[in-house]
Amino acid sequence: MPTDATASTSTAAGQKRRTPRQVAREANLARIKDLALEQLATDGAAGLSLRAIARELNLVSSAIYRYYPSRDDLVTDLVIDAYRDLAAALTEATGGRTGRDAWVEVCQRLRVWALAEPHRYLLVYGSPIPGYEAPQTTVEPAAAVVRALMRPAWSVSGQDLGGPIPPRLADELDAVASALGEAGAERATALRLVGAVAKVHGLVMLEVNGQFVGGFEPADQLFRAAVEDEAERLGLV
Amino acid sequence: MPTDATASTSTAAGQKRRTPRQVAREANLARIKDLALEQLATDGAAGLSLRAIARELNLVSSAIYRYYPSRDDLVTDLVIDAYRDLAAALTEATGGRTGRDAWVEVCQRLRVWALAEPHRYLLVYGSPIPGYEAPQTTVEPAAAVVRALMRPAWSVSGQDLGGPIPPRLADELDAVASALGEAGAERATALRLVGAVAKVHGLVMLEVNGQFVGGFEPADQLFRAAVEDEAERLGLV
DNA sequence: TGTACATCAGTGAACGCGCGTTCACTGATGTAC
DNA sequence: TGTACATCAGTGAACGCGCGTTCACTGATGTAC
Repeated sequence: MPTDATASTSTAAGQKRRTPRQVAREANLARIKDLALEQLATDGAAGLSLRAIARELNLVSSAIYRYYPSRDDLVTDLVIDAYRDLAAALTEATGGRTGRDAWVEVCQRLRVWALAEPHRYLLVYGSPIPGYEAPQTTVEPAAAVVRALMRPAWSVSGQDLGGPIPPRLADELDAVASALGEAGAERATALRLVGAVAKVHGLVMLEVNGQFVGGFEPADQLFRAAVEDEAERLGLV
Repeated sequence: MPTDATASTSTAAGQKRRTPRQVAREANLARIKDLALEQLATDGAAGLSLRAIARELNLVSSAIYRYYPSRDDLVTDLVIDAYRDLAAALTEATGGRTGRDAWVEVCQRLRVWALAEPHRYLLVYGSPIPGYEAPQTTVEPAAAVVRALMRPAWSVSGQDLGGPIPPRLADELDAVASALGEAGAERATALRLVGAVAKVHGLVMLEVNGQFVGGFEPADQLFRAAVEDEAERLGLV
């Protein structure tokens, strides 16, 4: 896929001309993903069906295989998209700033994103999909989310988050611990930081699962209070 | 079902004699549930299949309908069992005690139960099962868990948790808030209490989903620290 | 610009599998007299 | 204790539905000369 999505307005923009076929292909890929997301919302990840997508596209069921070699590849695409979108939202929320305010804002952005796209949030952070094993390709996008969420609190210790970070908070814990160790911080600090992230995800998960909230105001208050609390514990200013 | 499960040793215990048929029926019900729990662990709630259970019992598929009128009824039974077992474990952990220590212990008991039975925990607190709507029968068992978890912190305000409580923490929040209001406490206290419960469930959920923990020690430390922290915030002694 | 060849999106049929649920039935177990 | 009747666990066939994936194919679109 050497083409990109730029230059849609200018008619003779460059030599990267997309043929009608390529345009149609990209449009169909997008439609497939859209329909897959709809199914995700309706029937959950386990109910995602290639045949149903084909049906809704007025395609014969086998035609989907021109776009995805298997169901799991579709799922992987959706997973990566979700991580990327979320990471982008979080990064945008802080604009690289650090400290207490940035921390509060990035947490709230996470909550807003999750409430707006509950099925996508659950796809990556909810109960695992029975037959599906996430491939290596999802590791870096997942890590990007962790990095974006931790950055405001992280650089307080004067250390920047660089390099690849494993997606699971467990591995993350080790990475955080050792990096903080190099920076002269204590293991307790690492624990606290990971604890803060865990708490944020935990609160959001409960809310998204509908286990938690009737009206929005109490959850709003609760979330904000919890996040500010963590800010204090982390010593953010 | 007017019989019970007592008096298995004494031969002529009472007039409540169970016929061989009843004994066989109860045994089969238990086996069905066991196999269902196995499936839950393997394929998740969405993959729970009556036919597969029948197959493993060397029964013809339709025979299952002598025990459960539909798949959803089986699920409901599993849900209620899970709530009951969890509530019993939590109640046993405190023995009715209140205060800081009881709070810490009941939280840790919750975590231990969830880690020991992740699929059952996820069945009731994880992502909702696509086609399934929990019936009214599950309300009270779910409430019992909330009650057991909150009790150590609750009675500090000198108020006992009585009467039926709705299972969702949202409704719970209202119930808690109004009850605390009657007891002269502030809404902020209610928020804090519900926040504490949310945090506990959140941490456990992340850990159960495997999003969180590699080795057990850091999670152990983290969980304990978080729970003790909440105890302080709640003013428990 | 025109022609020959290559690409590749979409077709249609099929394989082999799964599922929940209904229905008329058989035959062993349980119960009332 | 023995007999007649009622209960009900389990049978086997069927209905109607779903799924992922493979395969040889057609025919429009794209490319090289």
